[in-house]
Parts: sequence; C-alpha cells; structure tokens
Amino acid sequence: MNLKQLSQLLGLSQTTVSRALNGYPEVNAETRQRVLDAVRDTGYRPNRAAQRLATGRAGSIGLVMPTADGIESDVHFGEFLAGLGDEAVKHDFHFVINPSHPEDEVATCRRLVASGNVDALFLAYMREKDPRIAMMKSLKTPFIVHGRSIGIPDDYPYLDIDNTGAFYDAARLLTQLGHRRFALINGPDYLAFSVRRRKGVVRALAEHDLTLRDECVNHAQMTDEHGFRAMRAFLRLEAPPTAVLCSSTVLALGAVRAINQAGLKIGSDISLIAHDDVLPMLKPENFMVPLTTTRSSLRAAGQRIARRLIAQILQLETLPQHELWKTDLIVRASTGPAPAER
Amino acid sequence: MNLKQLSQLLGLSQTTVSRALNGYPEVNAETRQRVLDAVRDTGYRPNRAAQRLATGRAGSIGLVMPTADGIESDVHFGEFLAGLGDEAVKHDFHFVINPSHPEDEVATCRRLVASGNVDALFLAYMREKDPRIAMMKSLKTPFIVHGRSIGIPDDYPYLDIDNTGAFYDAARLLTQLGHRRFALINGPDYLAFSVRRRKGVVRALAEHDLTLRDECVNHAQMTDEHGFRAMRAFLRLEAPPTAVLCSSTVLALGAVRAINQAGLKIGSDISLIAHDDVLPMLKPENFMVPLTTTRSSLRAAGQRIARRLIAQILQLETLPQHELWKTDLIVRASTGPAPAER
DNA sequence: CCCAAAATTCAAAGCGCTTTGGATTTCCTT
DNA sequence: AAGGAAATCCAAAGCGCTTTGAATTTTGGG
Repeated sequence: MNLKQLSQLLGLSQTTVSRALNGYPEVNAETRQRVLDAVRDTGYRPNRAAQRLATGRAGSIGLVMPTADGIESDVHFGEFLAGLGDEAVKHDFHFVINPSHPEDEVATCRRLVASGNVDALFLAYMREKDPRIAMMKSLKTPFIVHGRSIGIPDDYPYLDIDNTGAFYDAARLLTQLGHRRFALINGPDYLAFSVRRRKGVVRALAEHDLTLRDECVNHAQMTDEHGFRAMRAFLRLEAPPTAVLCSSTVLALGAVRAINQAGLKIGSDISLIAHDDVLPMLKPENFMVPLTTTRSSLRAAGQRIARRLIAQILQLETLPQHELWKTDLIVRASTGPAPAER
Repeated sequence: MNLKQLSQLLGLSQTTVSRALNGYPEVNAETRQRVLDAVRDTGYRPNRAAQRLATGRAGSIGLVMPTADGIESDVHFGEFLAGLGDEAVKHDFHFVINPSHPEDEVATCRRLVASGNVDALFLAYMREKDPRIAMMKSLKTPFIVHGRSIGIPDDYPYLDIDNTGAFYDAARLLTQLGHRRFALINGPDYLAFSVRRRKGVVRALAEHDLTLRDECVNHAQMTDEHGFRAMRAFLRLEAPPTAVLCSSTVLALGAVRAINQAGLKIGSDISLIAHDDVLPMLKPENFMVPLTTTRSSLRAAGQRIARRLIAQILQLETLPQHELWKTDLIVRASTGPAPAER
C-alpha cells in the first residue's frame, strides 16, 4: 500500500492525502478525517526512503562511537545511547553510528556529514580546544556537543553538567568534615570534563589553603581496574589521603576494593565521593558502604540532546543553545569526619 | 555533486556511471577507471535515500532495545552493539533502534518490520518458546536470532554460544577438583541462556551423583548488586557451597565482594568460575584474585551477526544458518581444590 | 571484407513522496 | 445576485538513483 493506491482508494489526489497526513492547514477537516481513517484501516505507512529523497532530510542523526576495533568500549556510552534512543524513536529517527579511532575523529565527522546521510551530528568526548567544533561550525549541518571544550569560545550548542561545581561541592563537603589530605581518581586527562573536575577540587581546597598533590591525582580510562590501581597507589603513600573523589562509580568500585583490601573502613578511615552517572548496572546506594555521590543522569542527558537535535532539524521549537545542568550532591555513608591525626 | 552532474562531466550516461560504480561486468575496464578517478577527484557520494528508494532496500537493520523509559539498560547490550557497529559501518548500514518494554517485544518487532524501514531484524534476549520467532517466520523479512529459544524447532537462523557446554565444562572442572557443594548465580530465569547454563551444571553434577540444590540457584538481572546479594545468601546457608558459577563477570564482581566480606579466600575456601563476555570494563584477569572463566566475546558475536545479516540482505554470500560457538574455559587463580571437610 | 555474436553504452521509465503553481468551490460582503 | 477572498483540491514536476530494453560499436570467423 502506497500513497498512490491510498489516494485512489479515497478518490483524492496524492497531494491532498499527503497534506492531510502531514498536518497542512489547507485541507478540509472532514477530508482529513477520512484520510486518517483510511490509514488506520489499511495500515498504510509512508516509505521513509521516498520521504527522505523528496524532503532532502535523512531522518537520522550521526554519532561517532570512539570504539574502533581493538579499542575498548565505554560503559557510559551505552547508557547515553539508551537515552538518545528513548527520544529518537518517538520521531522515527535513526542513528548512523560510525566507529572511529579517537584520533580520526575530525576526519570521521567530516566524512559523515559529507555523506549527506545525517541531518545532524552529535559530538562527545570533548577535549581541550577540540578541533571538531571549528570544523562543524564551518559546515551548515546542525550539531550539539555533549560536554564543553576548553580554551575556545563557547559559542556552539552544548549540553554539559557543571563538572567544576560538582567536584567543588564534593570537595567542599569533605573539607568541612575536617579532611586535609585529598586524592582524585579522574577520567582521561585529555578530556575536558576531567580538567574541570580537577579544577573544582583545587578551588575548594584553595579556600582552606590546601593543595591537591600531584601524586594524589590519577587520570585513566574509567574502569574498575584503574580505580583499584589508583587507590592502591594512594594508600601506599607516606601520608595517604583521607578523602578521595572518583569520576565514576565504576572507578569507585575498584577504589573500594583497594580500600577494603588495605583493611581500612570507608566512611571513617577514609571518605569517598564518586560522580554517579546513574548507571543501572551499578548503583551507589548498593555499595557495601553506600556511596556519597554527585549525581546527574547520563540517560536523561541523552534524551535531552536527542530532543534538541530533532527539534532543530524539524524546526519545531526553539530550545536553548546552552544548558549547564547542576548535579545533586547526595550524602550517604561513605563520607564522614576526618580521622584524628595520629 | 550528483550522478547526473558526474555523468555529464564524464560525457557518459548515468546508466554507465552507475554500473561502473556498482561493479557491473558490462562496462569497459578503462571507462570504469575513468569513473572511479572522477569520483575520487570530485568527492562524489551517492545519495543513500535515492539508492534506497530505487533498490527498495532500506539499508538498515532493526533492533529492539529492551530498555524503555524506566527499565534498566543492560551493559551487555552496549558491548554487543559495538560489535554490530564495527561491521555495519563497513557497508554503510544504519540501525533503527527501537526501545520497547520487554512485554511489547512482539508488537514492536511487527511494527518495525511493517514500517518497511528495515531490511532485516535482529532478535535477542530469547525466551522459552519465544513468540517472536513464529511471527518473524511468517514474514519475509530476514532476521537472525542471537541465542536460541527452547521448546520450539530450531529451524530459524541463529548464532548462539554453547551455554550448556560452557557451564558443563566449568562444573566438571570443579567436580574434578573435589567440590561437592555447588551454587549458581544466573541471569533472569525467563531467558533461554539461563536455562541452558543451569542445565549444563546439573548435567555435570549428575555424573558424580551430585545435585544442584534449589536454594543454591539465583536468577536475577546481571548486576553487581544481585551478585552480591545472591552470594551473601549462599554463604549464610547451613552448608554453604564451595564452588560457585556466575553467569557474568558483573555478577562475579558482587559475589567476590560478598566472599571477601565473609572473610573467605577465593581459590581455596571457595572456587569461582564466571562466564566472561569480554567486557572491556571488567576484565577477569584483573580481579583481585584473577577469575577462571568461560569466555566468548560478545562483541565478536555482534560483528558476526551483522555480517550474516548484511550478507543475506545483499545476497553476497551464503553463510551458515546456524552457528554454535564453543566457549573457552580459561583457568586462573579463582579455582582450586575443594577445602577439606571439617 | 562481410556478418553474426559479444561487448559497451544509452535513453527512459520508474521507486514513493513532497511541493509548486493553478484550478475549482465555497463563502461573504455589498 | 455579482465579485472577490478564502478554502479546498489537483496535476505535474521533481528528488537522485537503479534497471530494463534497445541501440551502437567491436570483435572474430569464414
């Protein structure tokens, strides 16, 4: 069943039927109802390829998945994608997922856009002075950045969480609890969010004339293993930290293991705050000692970004260009007063 | 730059250029080279929407993501998707990702196929007597199942791992090591792979006249938390198991925590074998006590399935309809002889 | 050197939808 | 009841590609 058949069935022209379906005003209410009824009865579905060809819109949003053969995939990506999907499906949008080596990002993005098979691009894993932004601005294809770059003007559409603020708040709480020796288990150092989180911690410490020692900062992929190793290294220091911040609950997982192994008690010997992306796989409240966290749902961010991207493509509504989400600081049992100095 | 312009530039007809590009035999080698050169120079890219319309192929494979709003997403899904993506991108295939409540699966699949926007469907999270299979067989759209159902003839295309065999092998090793009391921390009981894994264990035990007690089997979503709870419950039993099998390294994570908390030593007090989907986030060799595993790469399965699906759509090559992958049993430190009875 | 067969190339007809530019009706106002 | 605006509806022209059916050029054997 196609448009032609449907219109013949109704004794109308394709034009009218098409307009009735797409909500154009110049069609009689009664006629429209007739068309809608026929659609329901026949189960007619417009052919997307034809629609795309006719409108010039691809009906899909492109994303570069930094996970080419041999490169580890990231749990956080899957969760974010679920959010994108929740929203995209409502508008019958596809994804064109393009795996790429992190180093080919710029070229991959350009190719994806040039292919004409995407209406918009989604950018993530922002770095300092990320070259993709200038590149995308030079093209006319809409895009949104998840996160923000650093060191270049922020006159591009983005959605980010207040990383600096989150880690400032977390560190501040710990200073108020009397902690003096801090450590940070962070994401990769080339990613902008890592830089901001570190800055947040440094700022909070500075207010108490404290500093974050270099040997108390670890940058790595956010996996269980790296969390464990980093924490173990910290605990072997001359003066080990009593307050530790983690950029992910996945990292915290490893960190907790190292702490337990060292025979220390979380919440008394050592306090821990992690950033929680609300991964269903790993809930901070279910840790042996429930984790104090800075929380912001990655999935919600995905939904919102898809919403904005699609709105821009279809020019439905005008949504804000810049969004900076505050995180919630949720106190659980993993934070407590600093242990007495010995 | 479109086909028309390109062909004018070359002084050829659209027909010839199109054929040259699509590898048809009836075109002069020299002419073809000229076309290819021109493509390189001009950066011409065929419009996918037009191709799709003309060929009637959608250029995309559909998948239902069992993760509608409010339902937890599954880590394993992301890893599998990465595999699909690795392969799909080579042929410029999209995904149409359709979130759905697990209960709507059948309807969602049907709708996805009826929309005509996918050339093939991918089915996963198989259940016993899964109704989706009969439904898909009644349609003409190609599909592949990841996993296998139970209780219905297996005359449909699938790729599965030998779950029964994997858990049989694992349990057998443990019996050989002298273990007598077993436990199984499994996936959801309505999923076919869980049923098979359990069967594998039961079979191995039967050979030594051992049984798997009901209170020593746990079925749940494969998250850290459930692993922890299940293990904790087992350890509180009158006669706790000395050999435990886990359906995922994610579950093992929680299980290990419970064991540590109970003050027991892995590999001596209690032996543990987990199934390893090769999630980059969580490597069994990096556990505090490296984990003995049954291994099969989920990502590789994704790649293979995409390959088969695409081959079938394009009718490139004939790949086997049924594949049953053996798993590797990799022995590490988490398994050891059964402790002496006290 | 001629002619049929093989090798190349081409013109044109769709694929199913949107949209432009008009045509036709209907509705008001005077 | 006439005239013009508003409301509806329609025919036809694409969108850019593939493919059918036929035309044209080459090639090879007699």
